[in-house]
Amino acid sequence: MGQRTGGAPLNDVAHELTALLAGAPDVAARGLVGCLLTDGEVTVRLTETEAYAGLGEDPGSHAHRGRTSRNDVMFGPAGFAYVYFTYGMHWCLNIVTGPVGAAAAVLVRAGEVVAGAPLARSRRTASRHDVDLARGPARLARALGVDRSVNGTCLLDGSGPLTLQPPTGPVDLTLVRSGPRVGVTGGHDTPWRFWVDGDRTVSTYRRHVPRRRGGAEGMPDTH
DNA sequence: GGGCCGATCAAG
DNA sequence: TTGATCGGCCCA
Repeated sequence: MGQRTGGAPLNDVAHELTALLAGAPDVAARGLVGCLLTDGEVTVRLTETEAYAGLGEDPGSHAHRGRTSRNDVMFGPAGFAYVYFTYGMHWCLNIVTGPVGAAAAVLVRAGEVVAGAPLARSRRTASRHDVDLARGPARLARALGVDRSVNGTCLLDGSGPLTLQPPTGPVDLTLVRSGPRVGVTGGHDTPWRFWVDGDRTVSTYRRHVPRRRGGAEGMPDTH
């Protein structure tokens, strides 16, 4: 990377979202940083993403154990929204990647609200600062009004409530860092989390806590 | 049918 | 650090 003469590396694949999403999930996740996601009124600039592979290869993936009614959308074509409910109260948004049947996806973890802040605030009354409006997967989903109804809708052709768009300007790839994923039990050594270095809207990284009986491990770890 | 756990968030 | 809160998935 970075083999480019004169100036910072630019994200030259961002203009082809379809091609980007058709590829490997980690490549897609990196390329999605800087992209825009809008529900028509609220627009979020993605600052943090996380890649998940499909069957077998990735213990952290919802599709790891095989196809179920919940993860069904993951097995479909790229560019569709896979929305899941977790912790009894939160919705999270994924973008399906790869060929049909691959069941790979990118979790959208955080972003900056760049338009429609008033509506985003009304959806996220708990956040005291605008920087927190979409700082975290569930917060971002909430800011965009994402719930179960968004699951299975297309993000590329305007047929659904959400639309994904390329970055408005060049993305400085030297600022896009990668590291271990959040809350994933297996394969945490895989650096499949991508974020904009120094961006205040990036969620704080927490090493996976093995649950109870933890002991020494499990100290929150800010990067 | 029962029980456990989670790709989280916000408050103490 | 912990409680909230419930659907999915495994096992019986």
